[in-house]
Amino acid sequence: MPRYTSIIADDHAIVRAGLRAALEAPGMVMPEGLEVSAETADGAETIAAVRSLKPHILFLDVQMPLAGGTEIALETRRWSPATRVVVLTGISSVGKLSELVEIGVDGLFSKATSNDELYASIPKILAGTRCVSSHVLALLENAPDAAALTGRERQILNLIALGQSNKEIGAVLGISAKTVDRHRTLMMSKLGVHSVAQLVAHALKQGLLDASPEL
Amino acid sequence: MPRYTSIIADDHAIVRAGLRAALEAPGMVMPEGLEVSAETADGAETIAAVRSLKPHILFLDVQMPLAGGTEIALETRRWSPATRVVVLTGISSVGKLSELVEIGVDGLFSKATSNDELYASIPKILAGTRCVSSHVLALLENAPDAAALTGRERQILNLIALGQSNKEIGAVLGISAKTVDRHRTLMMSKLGVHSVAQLVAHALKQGLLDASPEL
DNA sequence: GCGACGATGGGGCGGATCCCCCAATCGCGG
DNA sequence: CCGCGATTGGGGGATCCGCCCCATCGTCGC
Repeated sequence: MPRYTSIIADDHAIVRAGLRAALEAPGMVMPEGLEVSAETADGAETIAAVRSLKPHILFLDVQMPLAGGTEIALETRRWSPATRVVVLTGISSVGKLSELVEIGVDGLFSKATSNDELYASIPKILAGTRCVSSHVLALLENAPDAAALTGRERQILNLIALGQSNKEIGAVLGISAKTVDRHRTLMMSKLGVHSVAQLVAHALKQGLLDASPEL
Repeated sequence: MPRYTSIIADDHAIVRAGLRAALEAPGMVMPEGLEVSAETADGAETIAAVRSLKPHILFLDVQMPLAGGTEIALETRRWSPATRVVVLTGISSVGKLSELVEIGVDGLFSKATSNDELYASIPKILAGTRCVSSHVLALLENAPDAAALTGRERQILNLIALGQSNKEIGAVLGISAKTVDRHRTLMMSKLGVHSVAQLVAHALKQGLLDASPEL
């Protein structure tokens, strides 16, 4: 009967300690016990640890320096396909969350979820069932607008958030300023906003941008 | 020899567990031991607990539902002046951090700070010395522009980020749209940006806004 | 094939922005 | 007392935004 192995990846030492304390409580998670094989604090470190240890579970924070949660999840899929990826998040970024769901992470929990909910879910995840905390689920359902943006629109939204004008964006993308304006108008209509200010605020709060404000 | 008492206030269960595990390690923090008298998960709960328990230390997260970290710190000062307020933050919001420093919290740490640094600092804080983690200190020094905004400018910045036009803001504040425009121009010059989009992006990233994007 | 939709453009119009000029009042510190 | 900055307000002009109209291409799916 092999003990289950895991890696805890989070840039916050306190969070790592809390998760470790919850997981190592004997008998609480798995009868055989769940061993924390490593703790990592950034993206590169995490990917390296996953490649060498190939744990049963990777507990992963979305906001990590050096590599984002999305990238780590994809790398894990590549180098250790059997590893269950469980994402713990403290953010409300609908964009990133739905992105993670699309990638197909095995678990998605808010850091506010109780230990009981974790205890109940981990055995299911190890067995192959995908679990999403009710907390996160409610968030995803209350904002279906994020996925409504097309690729081009998202691209333009990033440039708008940088403060570029229609003309500048057109120059960068090699299209006319008028087309940029057209995309912008459609986007605002989709998102239900009526000005660039609202658009940028909405984009940043919902996490629709690629540029993650790291640290 | 009285045991020291404390309250842990954080909306994330995992963080509470991690901090509790670190604090209750016997002999690590204070020779007499540090008791965690209560855990609270929102602002109102925290203020109530502080008023009734009057602990030696309050460990406080900045981002809390129902009441912000700033408000809780002020209420604690009012109802239990002897309580040392130690703020743990995962954010880079220069605005809120400098606000907390002005209020005069007794400790200010990033959630990424090691347990060792905490262990070393807590006795000092109980003795009355203010401690700020090197992490946070570096952040405050690298962005002096936040404090450059006046009260009125900050107020207007909030409304701009909501997507209000100059005219609407003027109506809300009871001043002319032209004055709003003047403040906006000065602000943009101070922050080194050249459009509302950049202004909103900068404000949100630097955490200059009152409206905290809760959960 | 044929419609649906994304992406690409154009014309035009009202309003808002961005930035320059100007001035007045008030409070605070040297 | 006098300057300095915060706050208030106005005029004007170049530019850009916000939103209508219109059109042409592809690329999907049915």
